Amino acid sequence: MVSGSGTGTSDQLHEEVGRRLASLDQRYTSARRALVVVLAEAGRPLTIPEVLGLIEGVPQSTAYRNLTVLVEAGVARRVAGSDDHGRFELAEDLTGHHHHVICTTCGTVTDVHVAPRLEQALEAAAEAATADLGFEVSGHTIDLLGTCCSCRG
Amino acid sequence: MVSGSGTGTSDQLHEEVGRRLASLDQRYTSARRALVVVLAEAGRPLTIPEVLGLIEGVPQSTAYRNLTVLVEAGVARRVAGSDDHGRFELAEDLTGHHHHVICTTCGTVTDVHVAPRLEQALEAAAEAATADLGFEVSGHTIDLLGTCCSCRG
DNA sequence: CTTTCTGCAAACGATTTGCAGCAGC
DNA sequence: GCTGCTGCAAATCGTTTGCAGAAAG
Repeated sequence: MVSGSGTGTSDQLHEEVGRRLASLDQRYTSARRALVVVLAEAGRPLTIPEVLGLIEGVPQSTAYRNLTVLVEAGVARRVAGSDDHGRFELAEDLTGHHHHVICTTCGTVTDVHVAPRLEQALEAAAEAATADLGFEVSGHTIDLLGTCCSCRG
Repeated sequence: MVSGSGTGTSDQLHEEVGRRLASLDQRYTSARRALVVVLAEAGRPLTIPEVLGLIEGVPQSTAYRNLTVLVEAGVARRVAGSDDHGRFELAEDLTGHHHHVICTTCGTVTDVHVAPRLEQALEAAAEAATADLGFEVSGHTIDLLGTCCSCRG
């Protein structure tokens, strides 16, 4: 998140987003603000159809274009779901490090947090496993696959 | 892998693939065999363009169609890369459990294996983290992100 | 022989883009 | 007021599909 471990206020979030856009000579327009609000409130990666369903008066093309801009500005991230639609979420330095739980039946993605010790163990193992490949690890992703409660009898 | 912890011979692989296809009333044709060979030899997830570049005389549509069939037969798996192309690899019960190292610059995906202890720790943590969501975990994916040796100075 | 597969070309659907007018700063 | 953004509609690109002939069992 923007600072410390708290959630940060909505104002802090928007200020930071505005700053990152400004550094790319981009403006923080109402459409972009709406996208950030929706992503922040969802708390999980959203598909474009989901985003469009949650915002009024923003056409697809603008949503696509601005999500791309937000990604370039380091404000958002594109994550690959199990289905055909791309998904978007706020960048981890705005929301905190987390992972995803993916339902293999309905494709829904939910955020989940894991113990810091495990994260550290994983990072150490990652370094060890890739050292001989000459690969420089900068981050990781963990997806848990399974069936969500709605998709079980 | 097919049995035990060894690599298994190529013959064993093809026999098993043929068996799985047969159980769906599907035939093990030369195009399908070529796809399995390419995926097995690559040892990492391949995009369709990559696959087509490695096989002679197989048109796109056949590749797409047969990769879909192989996925349905449990012989192959589709993995989401960081770029726009879908990637395919052999199923884990044929190749062994592994994870992916993804270069965020060129998008290349490489296989990597991590220590069993860590896998177990992760599985335990996954159960714990999702129990309260009513989510039934059936598997996991770990992607290590970074820069490959070719993409660094 | 019967059923499934192949190759082609046309169809599809998600995402991108050109352009004329509107809006941030 | 200059520069960048929006909305529309057309274009693009990966992927899927219908169909007639070839091939597997």
